[in-house]
Amino acid sequence: MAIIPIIYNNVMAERRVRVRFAPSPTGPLHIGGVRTALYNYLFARQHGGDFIFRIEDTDSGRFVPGAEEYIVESFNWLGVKFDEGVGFGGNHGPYRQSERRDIYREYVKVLLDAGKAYIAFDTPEELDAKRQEIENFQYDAKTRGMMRNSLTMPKEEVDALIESGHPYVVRFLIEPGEDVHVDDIIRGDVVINSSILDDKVLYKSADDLPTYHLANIVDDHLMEVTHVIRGEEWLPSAPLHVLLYRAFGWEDTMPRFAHLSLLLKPVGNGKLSKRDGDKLGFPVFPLEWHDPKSGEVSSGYREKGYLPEAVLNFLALLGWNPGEEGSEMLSLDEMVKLFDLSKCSKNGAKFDFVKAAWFNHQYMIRREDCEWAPEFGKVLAAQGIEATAEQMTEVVRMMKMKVIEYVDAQGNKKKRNISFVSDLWPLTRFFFVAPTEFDKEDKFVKKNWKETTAEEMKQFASVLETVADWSVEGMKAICDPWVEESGVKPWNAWRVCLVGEGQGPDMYELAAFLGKEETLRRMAFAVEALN
RNA sequence: GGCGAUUUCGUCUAGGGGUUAGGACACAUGCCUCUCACGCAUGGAACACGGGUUCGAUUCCCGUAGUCGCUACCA
Repeated sequence: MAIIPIIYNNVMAERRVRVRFAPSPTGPLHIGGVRTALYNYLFARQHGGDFIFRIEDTDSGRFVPGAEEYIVESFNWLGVKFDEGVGFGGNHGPYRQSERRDIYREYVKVLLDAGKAYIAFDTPEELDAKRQEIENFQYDAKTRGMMRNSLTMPKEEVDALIESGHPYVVRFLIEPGEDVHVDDIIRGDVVINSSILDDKVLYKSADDLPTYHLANIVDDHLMEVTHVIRGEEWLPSAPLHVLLYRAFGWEDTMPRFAHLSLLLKPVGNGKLSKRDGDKLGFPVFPLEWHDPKSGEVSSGYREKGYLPEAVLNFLALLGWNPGEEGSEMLSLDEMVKLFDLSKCSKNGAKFDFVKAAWFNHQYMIRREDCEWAPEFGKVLAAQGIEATAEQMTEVVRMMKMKVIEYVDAQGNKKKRNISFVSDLWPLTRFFFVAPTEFDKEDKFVKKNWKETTAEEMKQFASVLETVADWSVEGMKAICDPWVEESGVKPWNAWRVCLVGEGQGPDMYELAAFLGKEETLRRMAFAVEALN
């Protein structure tokens, strides 16, 4: 276990590195969230620290059933492991915020007793009315005096209201006119004046739950979190968090902050959204998600045929770069070694799904052939085909780096590398199913099937008939001399016979896989069909 | 509107007061080859704009513009 020194306000303190990923279970995990979690994970591993999984379910109104399970399954698939938290144990629990009400109540009281927070009775409707009435209304030092709260009302009335169960909120009392500094690992010193901050709601009596801000600070403190690595959307409220640490007297152990830039949509402007994925045909979620309310299905990386290590590699490099030239192929272990928060880019990164496909392709062709059986087996099974592990290994060996034709968003026919597990079927179909028809207009067929070809194929077939040892070597021994002698180059036409189009592996290898009988049968059929 | 962040090839980025501004993806061409790919080689392609500071600025400072985020009893 490594312990690195951490500097807090110029005081050196030795603390074990502890970071957390704390999603809210309000839907499927966004791919940007996956990246945030990954960076936390890399940082924790690099420093031999702990990676905590916390559920921030303080908004009872937005809870979505199944979301928490979805998040856990996503990280399972990706191979990102937590050390403690919901479902992982640990002695800083409970890790689900809805189970920590007693704790938050206690700390709300601390702030109230210290006069650093106050009780407010203004209803959402009243607040809306104020916003209508006053331009740029903000609940702060300038306006709190005209609102219904414990600062403006007599104590007896406040107590009576609370006693009667009247709903209220607790607001943080912000002293105006102070420059609050946030020391950010990525962005340096960020200064915001406290006057522009509003008296944030910390706690709602209606559901007896804190808001994000309070729960976050209390939990991070109690769970001894040393570094808060989160999205840039939190930067504007970071000064509020600093002020909260100060109000509690926890400044000396306040975590260091690192605010990550956001993931942007691939084309045009704006943040990456679910709609972009639908429109451009790439997933924005790790796993397929079935919305329990609308029944809507959103595609996932796993179901699209991505490999988890490719998703991780691609995501890691969106906003971080080790700065070395050469290969960008990085294993999780290598990323752990090289990762550096201070080298994370400050500007948002457009999501480039073409490069994501490239990464996947690279991981596809680097995988050991024999490791494909589980995924490939599923693809084949979906087509009603059974194959042995040996057959699948053999097919993958021959095919895994081939191309596939596809139609892009503009309707253009294009070719691309085999990039996804789901590409395996269209590319390997002919291994298992013989061509039943031929497209005579196909460029490859047209070019390689001439007047004399049928006759040549018949001759070639009769040569193949004589092959006793039906292996690549056995065929070569008989056929190569014949090719030399006759001057006939049979390969492309032979490919038409066995595959039906201009793709596939080495012809001898394919023939060896199909067997003598099937090879000759396909040749006879093609000669018949193409005449 | 206010506040904050940000701006290097089409995209992800490296770099940094004097560089032929580097790499990866994508694109194009060539080589290899029984197809397609893989691989290899080559090529086109960028410092948002305007002022300073300086012998010299893409790099430092100040503006402007664009972009992103926040501005809830959401996280």
